[in-house]
Amino acid sequence: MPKVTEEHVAARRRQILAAALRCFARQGFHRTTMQDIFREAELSPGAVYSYFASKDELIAAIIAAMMGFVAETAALFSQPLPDGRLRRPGQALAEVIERYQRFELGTVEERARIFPHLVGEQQRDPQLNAAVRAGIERLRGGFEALARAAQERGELDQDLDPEQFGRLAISLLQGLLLQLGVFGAGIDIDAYARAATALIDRELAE
Amino acid sequence: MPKVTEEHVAARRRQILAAALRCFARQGFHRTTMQDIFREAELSPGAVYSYFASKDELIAAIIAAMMGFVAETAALFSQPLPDGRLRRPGQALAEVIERYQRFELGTVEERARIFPHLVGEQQRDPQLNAAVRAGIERLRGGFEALARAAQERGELDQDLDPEQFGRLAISLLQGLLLQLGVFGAGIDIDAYARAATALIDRELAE
Amino acid sequence: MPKVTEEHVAARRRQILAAALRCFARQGFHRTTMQDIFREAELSPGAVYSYFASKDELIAAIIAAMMGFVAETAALFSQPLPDGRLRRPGQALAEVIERYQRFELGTVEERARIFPHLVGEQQRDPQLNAAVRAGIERLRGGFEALARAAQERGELDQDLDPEQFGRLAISLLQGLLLQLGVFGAGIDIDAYARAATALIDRELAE
Amino acid sequence: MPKVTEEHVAARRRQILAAALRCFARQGFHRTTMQDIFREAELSPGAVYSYFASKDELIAAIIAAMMGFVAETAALFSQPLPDGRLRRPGQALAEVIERYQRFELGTVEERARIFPHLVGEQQRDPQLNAAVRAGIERLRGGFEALARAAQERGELDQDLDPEQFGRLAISLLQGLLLQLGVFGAGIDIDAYARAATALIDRELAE
DNA sequence: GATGAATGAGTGTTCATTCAT
DNA sequence: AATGAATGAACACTCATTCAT
Repeated sequence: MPKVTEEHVAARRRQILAAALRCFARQGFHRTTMQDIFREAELSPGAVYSYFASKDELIAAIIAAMMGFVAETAALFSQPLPDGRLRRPGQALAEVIERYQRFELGTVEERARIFPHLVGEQQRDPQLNAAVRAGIERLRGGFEALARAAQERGELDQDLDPEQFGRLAISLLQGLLLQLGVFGAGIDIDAYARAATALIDRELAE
Repeated sequence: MPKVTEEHVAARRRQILAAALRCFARQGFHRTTMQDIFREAELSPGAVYSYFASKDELIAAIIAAMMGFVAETAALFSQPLPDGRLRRPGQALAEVIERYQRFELGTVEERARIFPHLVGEQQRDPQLNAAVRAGIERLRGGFEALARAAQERGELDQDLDPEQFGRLAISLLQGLLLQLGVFGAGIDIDAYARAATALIDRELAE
Repeated sequence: MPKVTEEHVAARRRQILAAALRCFARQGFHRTTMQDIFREAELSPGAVYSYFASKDELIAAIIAAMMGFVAETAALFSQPLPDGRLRRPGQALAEVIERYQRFELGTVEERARIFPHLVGEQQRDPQLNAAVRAGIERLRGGFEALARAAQERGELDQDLDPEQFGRLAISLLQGLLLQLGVFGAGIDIDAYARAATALIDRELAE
Repeated sequence: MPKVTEEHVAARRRQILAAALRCFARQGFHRTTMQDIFREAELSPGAVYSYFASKDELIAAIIAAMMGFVAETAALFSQPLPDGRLRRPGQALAEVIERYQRFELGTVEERARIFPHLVGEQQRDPQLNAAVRAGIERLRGGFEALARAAQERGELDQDLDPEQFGRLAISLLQGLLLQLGVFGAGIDIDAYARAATALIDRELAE
């Protein structure tokens, strides 16, 4: 019967995490009280605390899930497409956005709204900051590698500095999240993704 | 003597705002206590409260200053360069970054570190959200106009959607701030600015 | 089968009480959580609660056992020794210490460590306080009676006030328990008992 | 004007400590809530917390005061009386009891009622335990020294083991406190002190 | 105007106890 | 009879704000 209990535990943790995510997306980490989360999860304090030891652990669990997304995504970049080629950088960017929309935790908008709070937190938490740096660097490194490969194939302007190019790609992702947080459904994610891909991958007419 | 008093009041307000900015940049809005600000400003609670009615007002004043920067910057875009032409979009982006570095309030890094907190705040304050939307839209509209003009002059790929193009330009700015918050001095702002300009303004070889 | 069940119940109660005693000795009544007791007894909450209605009842049961020891001990004093005489007070004191060491519940040190907590509890519980007063008075009365008898036999200084003498004897017992709680095995109980007996029963040289 | 503030601070601390002492004497450390103390001190939570950082610090301050009493008292023993002699042990005991009654903090009964709680605490706090051990050992050592001196002067039975004798003297003090906690005003402290002195110092008839 | 001691509502968290299974 | 997940009242503590001096 451990199976039942294990599943039950996992389900409860998901339930609580989802509730916390909604609260955090609405109010931010600090303005969200544990009471808010108890109410949203329809559980008592004791119940929530038997699955997560503290508010910080709840926050950490959500952040970990997001960092996991970044890591998985970055890993994808080094894998060649079916035709044996590496993605063009803009194509990779579009895929990230695509994957982001399909991510399991909460809704697209909730995840976007949590994003600035996450950035704010990592600024004062050296451990978190290290994790975020690592995640971003990995992703940036991925874009850099794709840019170099594209330059070698003559598909990307040789004048672009691949390192900074990676940063710009990251910015296009970060900016999308921030603007989703500001404008909500006012942002057409697909149009944004197409425009970003076009900007980055546009052919040098010759 | 009203002049002196007015100046005195303005100076005190600046002193307090600068102290608050340093605190907020270090700890975020919520983790910063009013005590932190009293200490940083070397003033008593009563003194600070006679210039700002509440912590929220202090936050609002800082955000207002930042939005003021955005508004002024956006206004610049519609003014033609000495040669009568409008800026190319990438050039405009570089100028924004340039102006950002010269902005009077706090240091470059402090302003960057406050940025995610500002975004987080506006997500739960409709009034603030409206102001931020307006500011971003203005800036985005500026980039859009510059893009259209550049397209008309044949300096920008006709296939790029000017509206989304504006969003991308905003993202490049937002991403710079976020990455400054994550990596601090690890970011070479000028290199970033050059790369961004190059990406946006690059000539289509023909 | 009621016999078996009764025995089973009694055994379970003993098991739980012993576990509780160990916890209380380690942490005191208030710092011991019911969880601690469940763990120590290797029983579920429900199981423990079906034998004891509350934490307070558990505490009461332990205190009752200890007061039972006091009552039994006091009863002993009125019984003459084989030679028909009553004990000398110091001898009685040594016997109490002797009996204390053989008491069935927990270890010598555990009982000593619980002692101050017991005293603390009775101070705020009138019912418990009455029971403790009665127990101490009985023991003190026992010493008083022995002292009077010894005085009559010329074995104890006539100048000693028998009532206060009883209190002093009690103190020598209480002090032993407290010092066991402070110094643990650092106290040589037998040496203490001998010294106490010597102090109380010492012959007036004549 | 620092004088006023300093005095004010000291007065407030005394006020709060006295209130805490009354609460702790009534309910023990753990059953006393900070609310109880706020009410007893007629101060708000914030006010109390600006003088003592935590409940533990409040407890520590009270314990420190009591340990200070023990240390001062022990120091007294080594000082000879006006006639150049050292006290007889029973006389020293009476003086300790005398001093105890005059101690500045709270009332005689309050201090007695706190005593078992203090003992209980030190059992689980190694640091506190070390301090208590040291305090008791110092006092016991004092009694031991006085006993040896008395033995040398022929005023105390040579058969008494001075080390254990010291323990017994400590017990007579501890027992007095415990019995005060149990019987309150039912204990005649002076009668107890006289009896204890008589028991310890009684002349060996010759 | 300026001070800083004081307020008290609100926070995260614990734990004795219950009850559906 | 036994389990252990769940409850929720209560706790220690914080901090934006006020106001007597």
